[in-house]
Order: sequence, then C-alpha cells, then structure tokens
Amino acid sequence: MTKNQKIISDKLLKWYDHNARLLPWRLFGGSKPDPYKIWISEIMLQQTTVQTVIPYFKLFIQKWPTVDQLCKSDLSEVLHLWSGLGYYSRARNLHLSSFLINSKYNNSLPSTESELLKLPGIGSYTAAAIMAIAFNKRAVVVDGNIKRVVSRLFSLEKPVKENYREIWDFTNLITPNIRVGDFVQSLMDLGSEICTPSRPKCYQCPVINNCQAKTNKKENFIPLKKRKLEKNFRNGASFFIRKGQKVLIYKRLDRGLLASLDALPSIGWDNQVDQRLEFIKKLEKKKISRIKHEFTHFTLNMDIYLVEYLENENSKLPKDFIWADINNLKKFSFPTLMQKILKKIIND
DNA sequence: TAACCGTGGCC
DNA sequence: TGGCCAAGGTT
Repeated sequence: MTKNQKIISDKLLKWYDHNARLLPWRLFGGSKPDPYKIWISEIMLQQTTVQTVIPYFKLFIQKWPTVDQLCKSDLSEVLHLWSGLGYYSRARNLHLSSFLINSKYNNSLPSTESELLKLPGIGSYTAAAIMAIAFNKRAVVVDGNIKRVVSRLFSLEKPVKENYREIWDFTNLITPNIRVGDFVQSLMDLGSEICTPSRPKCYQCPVINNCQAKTNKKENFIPLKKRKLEKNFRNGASFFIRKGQKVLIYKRLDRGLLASLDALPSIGWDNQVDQRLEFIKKLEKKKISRIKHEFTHFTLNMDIYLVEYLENENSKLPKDFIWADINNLKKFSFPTLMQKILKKIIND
C-alpha cells in the first residue's frame, strides 16, 4: 500500500467514524458484530435496498435470533417471512445453510472465505463481505457501490460489468490491514450517500482530492453505462376459483420462478409445465380484470378470471391445492404478484 | 457467458 | 412514464 493509498483509507475511516449509517445489523462502541446477523443482512441485501431490508431483517432476527433457532424452523416459515422480498431462492439457501452450519460448524459461521463459499447463496462478494464485516479479517470486497466508487477514484472508464478484474485490483490496493470491516462499510456508505450513480455529491466527499475522475471532470461519466437488453412481454392468466367464502390456491413447483410460494392457479407466463393445472382449461370462466407486473427480465400482463366452483363438482384436488378462507389469506406465502392480484379482486 | 431470479423507489 | 438501480448468486 503506497502512501496515497493509505491516505485514502485513513480519510474514509475517519469519515465513517462520524457518518456511518445506523443500521440494525451494525454495532458501535467497540462491540463485536454478530456473524449470524451479518450473514442474514448480507443475504437480504443482495440486489435489495437497505430501506426495503430493514423491516424484514428485524422480523427475521426476532423470530430466529441464532443459527440454532433457524435450523429448527420449517422452510415454509422462512418463505412466509420472506414473501414480498423477492429472489426467493435466498430464503431456501439460508434455510439449507443453517443445517450445514449446525452440523458442520457447531452453529458458528465459518470464518474463512473458502468455507463460506461452500454455503449455498454465498458467492464471492458475500464471502468477502462476511470475512471483513463479521470477522474483521482482510478481504477484498467488491459490491455495486464499491465498483462505482473505485472506478471514479482511479478514473476507470469501462462499464463495471466488463471491468471486474481491474476494479478488484484497485480495491485490493486501497484495502487496509486493520479495521477492514469499517473500511468496507465506509466505501458502501460513501457510494450510497455521496458517490451516487447520478449527481454525486462531490462537495461532501472526504476523498474528493484523491479522486481522479473528479480531477478529470469525468465524475458524471464514470463508470460508463452499458445498454441493457430489451425487456420482453409475457401474457398470463390467473384464476380466482371461488366456492362460497373459499378460494382455491396451490403451492408452486419447488424450482424456477417464485418457487414453493403460494399462488392462485395461473398459466401461460412462467415457462413451467405443471400437470396439476390441466383442469383449469375445462372450467367455465369469466374475465374480470387485468394487471401489469414488472419482473427484472420481463413485463407480465396477467388476465384475471373468476370461476364460480359448484358444490357438486367436488372432485379430488391435485397435490398441494387447498380451499383457503378468503378472510384469512395472511397465513399464506404469496409473492407480491399474487398479493397484487388478490388485492385487485377483493377491492373491485 | 448470458439468462434467470423479484421488488420498490427514484427521476 | 419507463428505464435504471439496489450490500449478487446460480446455472
């Protein structure tokens, strides 16, 4: 680490001492962080904003304060708490990992990158982040914020997606040997609050004099943005099949989109073949509404149909189908898409 | 490697 | 309004 690189980390740490965000998984005043909480927070924060995560994190820790408690839970409980948060494989992987940590590591998170990487749901970023933040061990942490901050500090013009290796090398150069956790979080807080994607607040930046992008007057153009692929449209149909005060719902397949979550029977949009849904095609239905829902990689237009299910059609239901009380749907694990559809039907 | 995997907020 | 973006991982 050269003198200038040490100046950068010193300035960032000093800034962090006075400007760190107060977040529920952070401890201050010399207390050691709880690796379990850091793990849960890091998984929840994958591609998810801090403000969205906070209430989910608090509920999660309240319900399962330790690995030991988590590994005694049912997957269905974890999915229920996770419903609405998105990227549901994270919940499945957390649950699975809790068993591994229980059986292989005596309920304590492993503290080496190679062992952390063996846990499902932990990749290169999360392993390094847990090393640094939970254990204060030196690791090179490169997340979305840090990619942008480092690109600007060293005037790296390439789009971040195409420049991982170079960004990693420069991040490595400025990563100190002490207070690694604080340093990593200082970069993240800086990226989140000051060195923002658009209109960075350079006038508040503690390392403005060390920033090569600023020196070159390129802070608004670095890193370069890459054009994204065009988003596709899909059409689907959801069925509100009613029998008195009950509605037919089912548990989705345990793989792919919205895996293992509860849903209204729906077809035509998720590239899945589910034999259990064949019976829908024979039902007498009436189109009552339509909603639009944005996924990351496609836009969904979902037609909503109402089916009045007659008492004498009491044929046997497929596996994992149940008649749910319309007034007690809270106990199920619906993704936001389904919550939107249900709200639309019940309000209309 | 590029597609897949959710959702909410911002401008 | 719609595209962008957020403490990415898996296949």
